[in-house]
Amino acid sequence: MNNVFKALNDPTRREILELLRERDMTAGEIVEQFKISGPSISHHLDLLKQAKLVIAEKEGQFIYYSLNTTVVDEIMKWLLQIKSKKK
Amino acid sequence: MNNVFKALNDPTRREILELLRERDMTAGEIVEQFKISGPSISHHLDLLKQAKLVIAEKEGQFIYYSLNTTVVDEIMKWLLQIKSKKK
DNA sequence: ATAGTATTTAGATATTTGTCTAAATATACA
DNA sequence: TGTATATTTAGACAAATATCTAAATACTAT
Repeated sequence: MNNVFKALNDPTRREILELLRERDMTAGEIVEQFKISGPSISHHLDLLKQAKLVIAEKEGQFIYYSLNTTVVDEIMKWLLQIKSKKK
Repeated sequence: MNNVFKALNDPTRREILELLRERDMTAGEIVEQFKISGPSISHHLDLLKQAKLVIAEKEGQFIYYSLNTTVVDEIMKWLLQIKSKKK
């Protein structure tokens, strides 16, 4: 869960997730949406992958990234728990 | 929202929120629950306060901290949006 | 006033993080 | 085979973060 919070704690990474909500994209397509370098985006994608918020699938010379929202449930559960204050 | 994600991105701060779910506590009571120093906890409380996840109220020489979960809704909304994948 | 308790602020330091350029790897195709 | 394209890995660096000790502030009570 630590990894998920870490992954979410960056505006670029959150924006990547918002992009992938629309459709799966290759690393290159994602890079095009930002002003920062390819390697930096690659690093962000790696952190998202570690958190299991995205899945990477190789297709020929491209790597397609897609959302994996199952981990989001875990976070939502934690947040709900916090919201259910005792007193 | 950035501040909220930042505040949530630390195990100690998340644990503080979990404690405050049980009951309001003074800074000193919170410090007792951890092995790290008072000033460090004070710093964590400050970040939680900046994110508006907690509210501080002075009562005499004590400062009582309590949960404020309204901000959590914002995060949940964002997460739900991510979960509602288009395709 | 003075002393004691509660908490924060200041300043220092080690670690983590986000970014970059250059180089490496992998695939496609002529 | 050789070259172009897609992406990652490596290494460097500046900025941000978590922690500490020491000092400052604020309140209580003798």
